[in-house]
Amino acid sequence: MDRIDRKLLNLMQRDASRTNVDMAEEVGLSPSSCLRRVQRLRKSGVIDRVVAILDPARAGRAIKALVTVELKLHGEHHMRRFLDIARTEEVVSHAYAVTGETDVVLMLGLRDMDELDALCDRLFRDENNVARYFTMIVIRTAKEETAMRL
Amino acid sequence: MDRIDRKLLNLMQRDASRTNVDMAEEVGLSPSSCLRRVQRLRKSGVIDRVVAILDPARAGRAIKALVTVELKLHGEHHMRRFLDIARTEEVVSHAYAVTGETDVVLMLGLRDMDELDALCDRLFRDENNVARYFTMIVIRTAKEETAMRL
DNA sequence: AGCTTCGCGCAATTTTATTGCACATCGGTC
DNA sequence: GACCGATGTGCAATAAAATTGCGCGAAGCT
Repeated sequence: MDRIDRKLLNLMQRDASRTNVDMAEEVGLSPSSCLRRVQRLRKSGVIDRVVAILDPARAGRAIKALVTVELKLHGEHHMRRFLDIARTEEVVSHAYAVTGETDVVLMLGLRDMDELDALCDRLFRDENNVARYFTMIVIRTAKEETAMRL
Repeated sequence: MDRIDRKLLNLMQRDASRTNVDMAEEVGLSPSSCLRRVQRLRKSGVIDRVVAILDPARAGRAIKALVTVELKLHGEHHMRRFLDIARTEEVVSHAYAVTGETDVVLMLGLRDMDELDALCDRLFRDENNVARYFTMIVIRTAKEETAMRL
């Protein structure tokens, strides 16, 4: 993991659709050497996957919401059970168990408010061990970054 | 945007490193037709970008944290100012203005706790209009999905 | 120095992407 | 019902990229 590897990772985190030839030139390597590095970064697991990011608005998931959830029972077993239920929900994009005043934080990608309503009905009920929850609708997205600088 | 387009988007949201030939076969089109569809989806903006997702642990950003921030002054101008400051921070991966008991939610990707400490020093101070903030360290990531089903 | 390992570039080969083209389908029009 | 334009498709040719074998040189070790 030297300077060139980091350079490659930074490039690919921004735009992984560029050709290997193109990136090779940018980092100052021959295409074959560059390719072997990228393959190595893949196999090593540093590059987890390469994906297309859609525009939420154009893909019909215009509304984002964050929800903090407090559970009634806090044992590891109860936590896992709730997370397992939450993760299966299609509209739940992120689900975290966290420290602090709350137990779980979810991020949602929603088509409309009815979807939010329906989700709350399914997810935030007594049988699911939910004491209470706070919903925060995203008004503005100031930053949303999958990349991390290396 | 027909059934085949949706199929392609679903494929590419999972794995955008597959060859066009490969995907063409899966959706039942010739490579040329398939390619033209993908190009169209790109130009239309439905596909915003194609990126490499790194493994946070292997890339040295093992710690995630969520922070809710309450501002002192709530005008649009003040909100924008804080978000502009927050978004420039390298460790801030997501920054949202939200409704609810709090004004802003940030997601952080951190190397260690010192980075968190340093960020708090820079960001959550009186000059930046911050009344108070609550930090939630992510204990477990149950789900983290860039894809949305179509 | 001798040896091993590793990453590099070159060049040949295979695979893919890209483009021009003719054809089929669909809707709307006259 | 014939006509026409717009759209999407497959095929085939071409250009470009990915992939692989190979020999070389630098770095580390004995």
